[in-house]
Amino acid sequence: MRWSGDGSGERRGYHHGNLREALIRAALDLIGQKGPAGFTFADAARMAGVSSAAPYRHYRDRDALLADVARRGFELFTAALAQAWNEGRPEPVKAFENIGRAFLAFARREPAYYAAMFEAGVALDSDPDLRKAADDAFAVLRGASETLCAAAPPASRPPALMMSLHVWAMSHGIASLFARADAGRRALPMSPEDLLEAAVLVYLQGLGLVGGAASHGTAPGGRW
Amino acid sequence: MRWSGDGSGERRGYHHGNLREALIRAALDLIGQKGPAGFTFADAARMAGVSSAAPYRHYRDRDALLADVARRGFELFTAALAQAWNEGRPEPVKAFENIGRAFLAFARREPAYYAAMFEAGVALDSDPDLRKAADDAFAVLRGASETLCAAAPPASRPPALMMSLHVWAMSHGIASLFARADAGRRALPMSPEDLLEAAVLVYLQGLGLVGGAASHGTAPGGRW
DNA sequence: GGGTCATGTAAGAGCCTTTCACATGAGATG
DNA sequence: CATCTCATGTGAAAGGCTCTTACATGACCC
Repeated sequence: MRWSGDGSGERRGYHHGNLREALIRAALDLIGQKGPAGFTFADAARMAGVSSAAPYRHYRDRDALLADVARRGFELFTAALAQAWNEGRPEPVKAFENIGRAFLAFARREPAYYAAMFEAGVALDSDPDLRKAADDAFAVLRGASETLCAAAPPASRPPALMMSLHVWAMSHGIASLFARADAGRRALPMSPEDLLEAAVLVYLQGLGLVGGAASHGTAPGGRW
Repeated sequence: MRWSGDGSGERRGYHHGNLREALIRAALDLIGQKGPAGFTFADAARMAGVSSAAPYRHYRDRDALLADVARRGFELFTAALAQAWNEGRPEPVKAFENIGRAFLAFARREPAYYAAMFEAGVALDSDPDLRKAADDAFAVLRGASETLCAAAPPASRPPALMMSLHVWAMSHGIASLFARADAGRRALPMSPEDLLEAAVLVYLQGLGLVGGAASHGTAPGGRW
């Protein structure tokens, strides 16, 4: 297998050499520009410099390419969340908040991946690898929740799965409503990051996992 | 203006008589079946029994129809949330939870409206009426939050706007991740409704707006 | 050096969006 | 009642997209 080499979409002869990767890059470009609905297979082929039939040698159809983008997105997402969590260091609650920050940072930094993962209507079960990639990403948050819950006395220990579902949903809700390029959906009194951090702190306080006054000072305006 | 009459998509002569409404109904049908991406203008026209050019007499393009569906959806949504809140009766915290339940109920009962409102990529600013309808819906939740916050002693009174943004995001996160037909995205240990109710209770507890043990018993399994 | 097969192309069927010139008939007007 | 007008519908067509099929190319293996 010969590589296209310089990383651009250029080709050298009759065979592209690395069409699969070129299609992924093109898809990310196009989804980033026009959203997952605006992205077309034909456009991606044009951008890669091949005929509109060529992509079908690598993907069954348009949705299969989208699913592959989503899968790769979840893999990067998993890595980003895991790095933010950093096995709970330096301190579990702080590391937990870092996951939230990383969640939003990913949605903002990689809107095309995020859209393919959460907003393109790709069925997670369309591909076992995609399902696994999505589960792995969630598992990072779930593991972190388990660490935090384990620190609580057994009598008042909240269920870690529920906690991770809550934080996952809150993070996605804030990301999709307030942190996307199509934003301006609603004016915010604070950054999405601060909004999420405040939500997580209030929530952890509700569970009794952090102390009363939560005097972090990271969110502007004192307590909130 | 003669009505199509019986409420079905039937027409009587050369002129449809009520094409606008028929298109909306067709769009809801089609979005419900195939998602907002699968819905086509041509299909809606066929379903209404007119040529594929006819819809352009009523909507500038496909997106304009989608935006109108979203606007009507927000109006129904506002009514549903307001009814659930019922001006804080019989009891503010209980009524607040009812809003959450109504949010998810709407997403489940009207998946086509919900998709047009939140997942079709319709820009809220594409139409001032749409923007207003969306703002009105949020205002219900905001008003409820203000009522709850006002009950707290001023020293520890949380900002109502932040609170309403949190609950809005959490509700949408749970609805879009767990309560949709395209669901099965992740197996849940409880219903989306119970998941949201638990989240809201924990959150309110974190804000100090409900007492310690939240012994409601509405969510199965005791405290959680 | 030759064969094989993955990977590319060209052409085309069928669908969708959008536009344009033209047709129809419902309601206003005299 | 006769007529006029204009909102609303039709048919045809341009252009784009998805996906298929038959054929072309050349990378890699022997």
